[in-house]
Amino acid sequence: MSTYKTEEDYLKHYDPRQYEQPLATVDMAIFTIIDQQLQVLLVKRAMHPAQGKWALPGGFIDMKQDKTLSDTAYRKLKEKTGVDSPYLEQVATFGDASRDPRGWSLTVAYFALIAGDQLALCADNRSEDISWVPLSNVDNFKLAFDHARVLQACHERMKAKVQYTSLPVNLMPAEFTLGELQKTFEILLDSPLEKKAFRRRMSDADILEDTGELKTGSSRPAKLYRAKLRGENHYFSRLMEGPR
Amino acid sequence: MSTYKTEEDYLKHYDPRQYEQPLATVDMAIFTIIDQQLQVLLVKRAMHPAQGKWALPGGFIDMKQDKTLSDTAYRKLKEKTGVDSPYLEQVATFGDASRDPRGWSLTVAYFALIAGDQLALCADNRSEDISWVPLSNVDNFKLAFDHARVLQACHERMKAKVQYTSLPVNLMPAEFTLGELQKTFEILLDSPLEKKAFRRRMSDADILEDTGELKTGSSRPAKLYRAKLRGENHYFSRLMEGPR
DNA sequence: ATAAATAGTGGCTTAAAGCCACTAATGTGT
DNA sequence: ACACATTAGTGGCTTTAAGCCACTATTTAT
Repeated sequence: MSTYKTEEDYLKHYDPRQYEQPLATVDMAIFTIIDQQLQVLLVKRAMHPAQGKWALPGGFIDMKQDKTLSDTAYRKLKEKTGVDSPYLEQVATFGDASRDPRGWSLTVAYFALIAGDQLALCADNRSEDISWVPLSNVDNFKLAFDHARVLQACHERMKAKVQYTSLPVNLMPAEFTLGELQKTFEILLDSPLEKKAFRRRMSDADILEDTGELKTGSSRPAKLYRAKLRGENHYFSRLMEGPR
Repeated sequence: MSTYKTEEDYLKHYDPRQYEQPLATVDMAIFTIIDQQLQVLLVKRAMHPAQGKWALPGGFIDMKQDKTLSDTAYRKLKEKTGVDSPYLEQVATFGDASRDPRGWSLTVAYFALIAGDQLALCADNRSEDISWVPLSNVDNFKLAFDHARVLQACHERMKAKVQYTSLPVNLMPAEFTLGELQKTFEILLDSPLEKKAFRRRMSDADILEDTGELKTGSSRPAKLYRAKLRGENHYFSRLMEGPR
C-alpha cells in the first residue's frame, strides 16, 4: 500500500473496484390498513434468487439514480405503490455472509405507512405478483432470504412507536374523527384502548386541529380533526397503557 | 438479462463484480466516562482520504473475516480499545453519493459503552493518533466525512435511551453504589436527577441485587449492588424526568 | 316514540414521579 | 471528645397523566 502526497493524487489513482464490496439493498415493510386490518405489501419474486417466493419490496441501491439511501427507499415505494409521500422511517440494517446466496450482503430496512386515501392509486396493483397481506397471515408465507426477520423488526419498531408517539396520525386521511384515530391506534397495536384516556392524551398533546366540520353517519355526528403537522410525530412521556 | 432454469444454475453464472456496489463501512461512537465526563474515542486518520483529520473509529467490512455486520463492529472495537465485550447497539445507516470522496458509500453506525473498569486495558492507547475526547469538546474537532452527524445521531440515541432504560448500568463496574449509578445517569444525560425518585425507580424495577457489602469512603458507607443481568436493558414505561 | 349506536364528558382511583426535609453513619479537624 | 462536613437513605406530601366506568348527547333506523 503506497502513500500519496495529496488527497487529489490519492483519489486520482483510487479504483473503487479494487476491493469487492458487499451487495447493498434496501427492503421495506409498507404498511396500510385495509378492512380494519394491518396489512403489509409483499411481492412475488420474478427472478432468481428465491424466484417465486414472496418477499418485501426492495432492491439494489442504484448508484446512478439514487443520490441518497432514502432515495432508494422512495423509488422502490413509488415503483410498487405509486405513492410518493408516505411516512418513511429507517429501522435497521441486516448484514452477513449468508443471508443472500449471491454472497456477503446487507439490507437497510425501512418501514412506510400509507394512508387509506392514498391507497386508491395502487388498487389495480393487486396482480398475482404483488399483494397486500394481513399481518395476521404472513406466517403462511415463506418469505425469501431473511425477510421474515426483517419484517418482524419493522413490525416491532412500528408497534413500539405507536405506544409513545402520534405515529398513527400518518395513516389517517386529511380529516378524521377521534373515534377513527383511536381505531387506527388499536389496529396497529392489536389491542383495545380506553376511550377517555385516549382522547385526553390527544387533547393534551395539542397535535390536532378542529376543522369545525362534523362527520355524520349512522349515529351521533363526530367532530372532524386534521393533523397540525404531517410527517412529524409527537412524543409522549409515557407509554400508552391500555386496559389490563 | 437472461433467465436460468434453476437457482443453482443462476448462481453458477452469477458474478458479484458485474454490478458496482457502494463502499460499505462500519463506524462507531465508543463512549466511556473519564474524569466524571462523557468521552468518545476518536482516531486521527493515517491515510487518505481525510488524512490527518479526526474521525470515529471504523472501517470497511472485511468479507473474509467478518461473518456478520456486528462482527465488523466488534473487530474494530477490539482493535482500538482491546475491549471485547462492551455494550453495543446499532444506531442507523447513512448512505449517499457524496459523503466519501471515493464514491457512493454507506456506513452503519453503532455506539458502544465501555465500563470504567475495562478501560485500564487501553490506557496506553493515548497515543497521538487515538484519543478520548470529552463530548463537550468535540465541536473543536473538524471530524472527517459526515462523522459529526453520525456522532450526533449516536449521542442522541444514547441519551434518549438513558431516559427510558437502564442503559447506564452497562457503564458500571461489577459492583457499585446507587449514588455512583445516579452520577452515571446524570453524566450521560448531562442533567441532574432527583435522588428519591431515582432510587425508587431503580428499586421498583428490580434490576439490582444487593451484594450485602458496603463501600466505605469519606462519609457514610453505601450499599454495594450488582446488576441482575448484564447486557440486557430494563425498559421503563415513563421517561426519567428530572427536576425542572 | 323508542331503540341502537356512536360521541363526548365528569369525576374518582391509581401509578409513578417531583419535592424536600429529615434521620443515619462515617471520616476529619480541633 | 465532640462538633461538623459529607454522603446514604427514607418519610410523606404533591403533582401528573393514566385507568375506570357510568353518565349524558345527538344522530339514524324502525
